[in-house]
Amino acid sequence: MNRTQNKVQQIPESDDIQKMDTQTEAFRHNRELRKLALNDDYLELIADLIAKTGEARTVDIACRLGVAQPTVTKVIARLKREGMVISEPYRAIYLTDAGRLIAEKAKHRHQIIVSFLMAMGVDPAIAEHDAEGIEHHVSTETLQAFMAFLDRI
Amino acid sequence: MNRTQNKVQQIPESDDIQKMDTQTEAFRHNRELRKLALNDDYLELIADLIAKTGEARTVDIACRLGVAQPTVTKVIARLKREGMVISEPYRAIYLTDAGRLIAEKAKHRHQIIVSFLMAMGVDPAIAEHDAEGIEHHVSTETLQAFMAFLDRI
DNA sequence: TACATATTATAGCAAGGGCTATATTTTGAA
DNA sequence: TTCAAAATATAGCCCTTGCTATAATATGTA
Repeated sequence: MNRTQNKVQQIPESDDIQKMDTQTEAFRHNRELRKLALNDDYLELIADLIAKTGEARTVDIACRLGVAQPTVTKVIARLKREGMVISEPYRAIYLTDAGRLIAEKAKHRHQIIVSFLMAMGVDPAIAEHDAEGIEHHVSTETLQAFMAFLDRI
Repeated sequence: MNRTQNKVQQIPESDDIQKMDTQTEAFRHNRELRKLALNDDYLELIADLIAKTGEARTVDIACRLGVAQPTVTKVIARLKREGMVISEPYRAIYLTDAGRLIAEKAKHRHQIIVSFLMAMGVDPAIAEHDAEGIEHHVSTETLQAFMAFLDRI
């Protein structure tokens, strides 16, 4: 808990202290978001597979994400521990309410960002690609600014 | 290398195949970007510290990133292996040309995104925060679209 | 110079995502 | 119904980012 390296060596301007702390918080928060990004990817994809085929199978998730099947099994086990997902051995995977909520929010953000990037003149394929990465790092405020822009045009 | 799970189970429409492959590529690429994001953070911060104080010390990096000092030491060791950074035991850290290039590109992207988000009406502090996450996931094309927008207004 | 303090390095742990190889179970077709 | 093929689970590995505790080195000041 104690962080000895928090001692300030060369005394910075008070503005710099403020900036440092917010930047540190941003780093912390973004490290957290990078973890959650993987959850979003899985849950969004599971929701998509269920919508299209009625269920989400390990093999299909692995294929779509471009990872090996045991990797999926392991991540799903974690998502299960975290209450995002339901699954019985050798059976398909389904979402809990919590998981579905996250998936829906992620899809919503995704769609807005794709639309926004396209409105900015970005090629649809690239917009789709970039949105996949950006969607996990956009705050509610920024998302609203994007939506407001889409409304204005 | 072989990926047995690539066999397609239910034959999809040809459009869906195309979409699946691009989406899979996007996932792969974005997983890669998530790794590189940490490099960007370190290199950008090291460049900043060098610019301000003439050197980048482990303790300062740890403080700014909000992680423990041994974590920094370990990541720096990797960046050194990868030719991004130079350092002697118990001495400060400096950038190689390769590292400096990445830092400069990252800073450039960062600044454009902050300006862009602010132009979209996002609060400066939030813009700064979001840019920290978004900057690692924006393609050249999207960045150019942002710059074009900034020129237009 | 000597020594306390600050800084860096190292050891060792946990957790997570990635992989291959292989065992187990389901499933579908003969 | 039986049995091969497909799908899932498991074991076991690597690498990375985190952490704490502690050892080793640098640094500045008395």
